[in-house]
Amino acid sequence: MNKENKIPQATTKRLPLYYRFIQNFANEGKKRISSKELSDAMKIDPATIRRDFSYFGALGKKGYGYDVQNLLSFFRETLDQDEATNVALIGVGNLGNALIKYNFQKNHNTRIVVAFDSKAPYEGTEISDIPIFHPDRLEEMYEEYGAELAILTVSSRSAQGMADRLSKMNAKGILNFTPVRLTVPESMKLMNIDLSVELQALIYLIRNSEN
Amino acid sequence: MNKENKIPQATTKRLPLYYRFIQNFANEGKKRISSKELSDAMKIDPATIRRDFSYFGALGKKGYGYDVQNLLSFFRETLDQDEATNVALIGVGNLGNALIKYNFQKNHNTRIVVAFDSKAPYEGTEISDIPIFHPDRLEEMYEEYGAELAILTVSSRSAQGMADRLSKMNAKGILNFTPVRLTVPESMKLMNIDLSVELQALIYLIRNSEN
DNA sequence: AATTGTGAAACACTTCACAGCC
DNA sequence: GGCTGTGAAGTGTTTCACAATT
Repeated sequence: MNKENKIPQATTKRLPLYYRFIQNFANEGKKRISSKELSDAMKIDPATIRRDFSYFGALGKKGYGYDVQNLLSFFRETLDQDEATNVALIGVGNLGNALIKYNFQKNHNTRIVVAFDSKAPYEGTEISDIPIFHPDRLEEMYEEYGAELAILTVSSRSAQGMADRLSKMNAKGILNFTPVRLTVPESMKLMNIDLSVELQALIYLIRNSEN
Repeated sequence: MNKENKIPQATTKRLPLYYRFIQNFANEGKKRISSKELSDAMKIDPATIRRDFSYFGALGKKGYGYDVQNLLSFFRETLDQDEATNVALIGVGNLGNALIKYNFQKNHNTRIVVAFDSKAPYEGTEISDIPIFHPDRLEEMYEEYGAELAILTVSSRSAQGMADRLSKMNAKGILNFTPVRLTVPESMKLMNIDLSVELQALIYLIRNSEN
């Protein structure tokens, strides 16, 4: 019903997950699906699923459920699965290397197209077919390869400096793997993944539960 | 004031971050710090910081702020930074490899002590001084190396099976990097990091913001 | 004078429960 | 009869605003 209402952050984070599970059901040849069935598979409360879907209008039919193909094409469109997104990777250390090799193969709509590392020669080199340039050429090559957003896997020292350069270039977003709390302009989207924080929080939970 | 009250999940996730920033201030030789100063550095509302700290009792002094050394030792104790935590890594593909090499160096209290991979020989091999065994020896070696929790970086196919074995062994927690939504017993703590989901959500935000 | 610790308000998110439609 | 879509209630989290304290 509300096409232009604000989608809650929590819902946004679940969208890719919905898409993945709907794909699975489609692959199994399922025609229709209820919020209860999705709930069992995803372990998300069925009311939450219905609420999430309802932000995008009436996707289902009362007394029936959801048409799998409908959902699939709706989410594909919504998550822009048709149009590939080009990603730049900044910092090819251990983690950066792993991400290049992983290269989000499962998602054919996102690709790391270019990488930067201070140890790379100016004229460039390659890992797994991905060109790697010296960071001096960031502005030039980011543009040239048509990157829309950057994955930041540099050292803490370089993180804010790189973020500043990215924001000057009007990069649209950063997926930040460094532990630094970056300052970026409003217009730039930022998502943080802090591996140590997650591990520490898990350890805290383990140590402070009764059992 | 409340020592045995329940700490909110949201607060728990911020604890490791607090510890890191307090360490920084201590290293700079700072003696006292206010919630406002921490707020500026961490970009967390000062009231949130005071509320978080208050769950652990009165750590500060009105009109003064917090004593840096006090905070530091309090958080070190609370996050068990004195006692090292031994971690097992299951699945040494691209990501697992990166995590072994990274090995959370910054946090000298957590160490990957043993790893498992189906391509490793039964008698074991090594990467960066970390022993790697065939998964057939998971139960045996998990125990032998005194692991308390596991990082799961296996394929989606193997994920739930490994989680089941870990739960049978009474592993205390799993840091799950696979996209699978694992089913584990109540007693086991689970933390999910799904790289594709984060990237997809970021792209969704970029594509659906007005600018 | 400065800054905490915390009731209370505000906001965000989840879940209940059921009217309405297929 | 089954299942959605959603008001309303419930739960969790953040922020305001200020009395209490050093």
